[in-house]
Amino acid sequence: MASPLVKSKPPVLPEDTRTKLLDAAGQVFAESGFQAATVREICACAGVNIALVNYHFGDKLELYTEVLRHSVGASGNGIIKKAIGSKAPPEEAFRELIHAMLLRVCRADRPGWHFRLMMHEFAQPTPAMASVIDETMRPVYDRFRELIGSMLDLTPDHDQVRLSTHSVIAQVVHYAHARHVVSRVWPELELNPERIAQIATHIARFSLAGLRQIAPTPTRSAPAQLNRKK
Amino acid sequence: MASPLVKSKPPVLPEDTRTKLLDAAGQVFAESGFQAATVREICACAGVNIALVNYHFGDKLELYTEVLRHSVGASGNGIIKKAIGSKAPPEEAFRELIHAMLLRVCRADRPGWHFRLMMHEFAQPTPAMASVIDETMRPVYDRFRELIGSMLDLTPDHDQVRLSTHSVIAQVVHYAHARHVVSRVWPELELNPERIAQIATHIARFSLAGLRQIAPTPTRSAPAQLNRKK
Amino acid sequence: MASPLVKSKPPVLPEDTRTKLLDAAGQVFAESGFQAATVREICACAGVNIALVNYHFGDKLELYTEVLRHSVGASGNGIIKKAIGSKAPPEEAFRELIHAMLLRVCRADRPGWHFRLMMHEFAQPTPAMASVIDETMRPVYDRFRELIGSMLDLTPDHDQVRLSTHSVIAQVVHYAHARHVVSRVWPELELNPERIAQIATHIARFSLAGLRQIAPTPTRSAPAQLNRKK
Amino acid sequence: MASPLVKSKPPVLPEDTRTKLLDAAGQVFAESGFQAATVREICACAGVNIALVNYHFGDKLELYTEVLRHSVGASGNGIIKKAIGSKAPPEEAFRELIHAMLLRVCRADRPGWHFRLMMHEFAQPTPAMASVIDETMRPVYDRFRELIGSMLDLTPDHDQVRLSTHSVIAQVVHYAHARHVVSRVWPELELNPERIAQIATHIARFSLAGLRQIAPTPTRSAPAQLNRKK
DNA sequence: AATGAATGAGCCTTCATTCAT
DNA sequence: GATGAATGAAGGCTCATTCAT
Repeated sequence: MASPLVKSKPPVLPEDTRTKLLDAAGQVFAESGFQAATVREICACAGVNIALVNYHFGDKLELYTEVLRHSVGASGNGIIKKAIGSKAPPEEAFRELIHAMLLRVCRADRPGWHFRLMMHEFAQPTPAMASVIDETMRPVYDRFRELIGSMLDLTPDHDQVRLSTHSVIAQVVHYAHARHVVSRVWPELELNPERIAQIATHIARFSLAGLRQIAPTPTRSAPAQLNRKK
Repeated sequence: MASPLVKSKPPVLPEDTRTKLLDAAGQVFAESGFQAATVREICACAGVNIALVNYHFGDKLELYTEVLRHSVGASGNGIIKKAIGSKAPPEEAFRELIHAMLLRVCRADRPGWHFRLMMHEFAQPTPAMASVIDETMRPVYDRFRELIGSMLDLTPDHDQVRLSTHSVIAQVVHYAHARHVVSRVWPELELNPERIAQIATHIARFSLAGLRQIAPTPTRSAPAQLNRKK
Repeated sequence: MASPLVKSKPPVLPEDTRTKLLDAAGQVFAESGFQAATVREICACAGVNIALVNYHFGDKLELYTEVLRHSVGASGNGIIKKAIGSKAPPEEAFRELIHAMLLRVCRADRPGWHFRLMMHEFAQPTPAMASVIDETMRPVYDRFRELIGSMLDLTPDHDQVRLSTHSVIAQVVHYAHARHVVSRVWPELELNPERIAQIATHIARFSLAGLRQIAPTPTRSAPAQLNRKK
Repeated sequence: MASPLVKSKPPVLPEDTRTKLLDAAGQVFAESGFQAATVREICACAGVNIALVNYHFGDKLELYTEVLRHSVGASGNGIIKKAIGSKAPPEEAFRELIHAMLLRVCRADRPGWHFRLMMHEFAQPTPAMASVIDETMRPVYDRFRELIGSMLDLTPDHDQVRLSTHSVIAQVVHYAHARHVVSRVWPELELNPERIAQIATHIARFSLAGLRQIAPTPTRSAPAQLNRKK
């Protein structure tokens, strides 16, 4: 190894411009959306020259796309991937996935950006929307359909499965999407980890009951008669 | 002919400039949100001179506020007011309200503007958000809490009531808010009146089952007496 | 006639912004070409706000196109149109046309812009070039071919006619195109009207001799034998 | 092997950076002119880092000047130098020089750069114009004056000599300068070597006839003794 | 009540150039 | 010599707004 005395730069603080830009852009885009955000604000926020977004990313849209791509793979996503891959029994996996998504959706820090960005995509899609959905939303959507399908003993393409999937995802996403409304009609609500866990539990319980209602017979034990899978 | 001296105003000019502007603005704001909409586009769409938004409304934000205020009272809202005031038994009123909201949320025509505008407020609140929520969202929210509270035999302020209310509203609003995602992951879905009725039925059924699950007394075995309060 | 006392605004000085912009743009574009000219400079030169080129013309290229279109019809062009339509015998019409073109090409004032603009088009064509050529250059070109064809007793499409036409036009255009070179290698040359007349006479005489050389026999008197028209 | 101590430079590195830059710059400048060309494009085209133009040449203008200086002496110029120095009789030398210039002016390849660059200088002079003219144009100009003076039996400073010189040079340069116009009004024209030779012949014949006409003695009847001076 | 013209600030982008290594 | 990153100025354009009529 090289001499540890000489030229020992701080090893964990490279914090290069590209990263600073991605960070600032993530924050600003998550706050204001693609259109309303200005590269000036982003650069000011990152403390770098305005011409650097052109140098590092080409233009505003590519910076945005990169922010999206980057935030998909952010560390916080591990929890979702893990929940998607869970081998637990359906109901348990179902609870896990809801909790993971809700955590992801409610955190305002780095890993929470992605869903906040998506909220803006919902209201005003950009050219990047399609890939965002495909890379971020669809895996969750498909896993939910799988789980719900198995619980209802229906194929993932069945109308009831899709509607139920929407019902579940809607409840989770709501806390990110409608957070301004929620915090106005229920100002006391504070989204700390305990609360989030509690809400996740509520959603899971509420939805599992809804699913059982939709399943013609009390599921699992007697998957017998009508409307069954294939 | 009317008296030529009194400068009798045209009694009911069916489309004066102010109205044309409000109409056009409603459409454009509902499409693009406050920020992304331009007064030029609105005026072009209304076929009036660009200086008139300033003359009639002061500035863009006041035009927007006026659009919101105006659209709250729009005729199409009758269906929601009626559903809110329904005297039917709770479960039936609950179904009615869900259907009314969903209809309102999914139609892109004139009376649907208001909710579309709110979708944009969610992603990017304007100074007008507070009053929008208070005038539009809270009545629905409070009525749902009332209904759910009565079904769960809990006060409207109880955590479980609030969480359940969010669960219900989230499912409805989802079809407006996430419509781009929905139409990507489920392209075949077409929101015609029949479909909307079917979705409303699903949400009501799904949610009522969830509510029964949440009710303090284990209702699984006896889903009968659901109306205990305190 | 209206009262000469009241409201007598200066009749010949409307000088509206559009015109001021066209004037300034003509000057700046003629000086620097399309690319190198900046709309900021044009607006500063016209003494108007920079946003007005967008308001009146849409964008820089349309302003440029308008300048070209405008300068084609400028008053100074009458002399060329007159020369093109001259009914004099070919040699005389030939002299007239050369003189008219040379005058047009050498004046730096308003009507001279057009050819100066074309010089820039030559070095660096813009999307407007095609129409510029068709509207400005081709009529002159075709008339020269006609005249030369009749003097050589050949069709206007004959190679010799085309080459000779180029030879003539080249000599005229040269004084505009290569003016910087000319004024460096011959600083004493001053392009006042007398000089221009003298140069025109030279070009005509020089070229008519060239044409006679190309015509197999001394033209006009004995248009007899070989290589004749049709 | 060479001595490992002396840091022997590579004797003739066929393509060092400086040369690569000069080459690329020549091409790009010839295409777009000084202003419109960007150093980025030049460096990309040369495959070198963008900072190297500053390192090697100081700035864009000095690179340009160097390109001009360099291209004057380019190998392809031999043909012109040879034509200038020709010891043939005036008419023959005249023909040679016209052909040499036309060749140089019409070819788009490496040795043709210099004249293409000059075309841009004509439309938009840079600070380098003066020296460009002096080094490139004036030798040709002076030689033409010499030849024409000797044919007209007048001093090179005589007005008629200068005007005639312009007439000749104009015809040659025209095919480079107005090439876009030419190719629009005469699309079939293709400037291959045979065509170029044919055009050169035309110009020479056309111009020699013009010169005879200009000569003080009425030469129409006796085109014989053309060599009177003073 | 309405208009066409005008304004100034701000947008994203790109340029030639220079810095630190 | 050579590099990648950084810089500040300027480019064309668009915005909400206001002026004079």
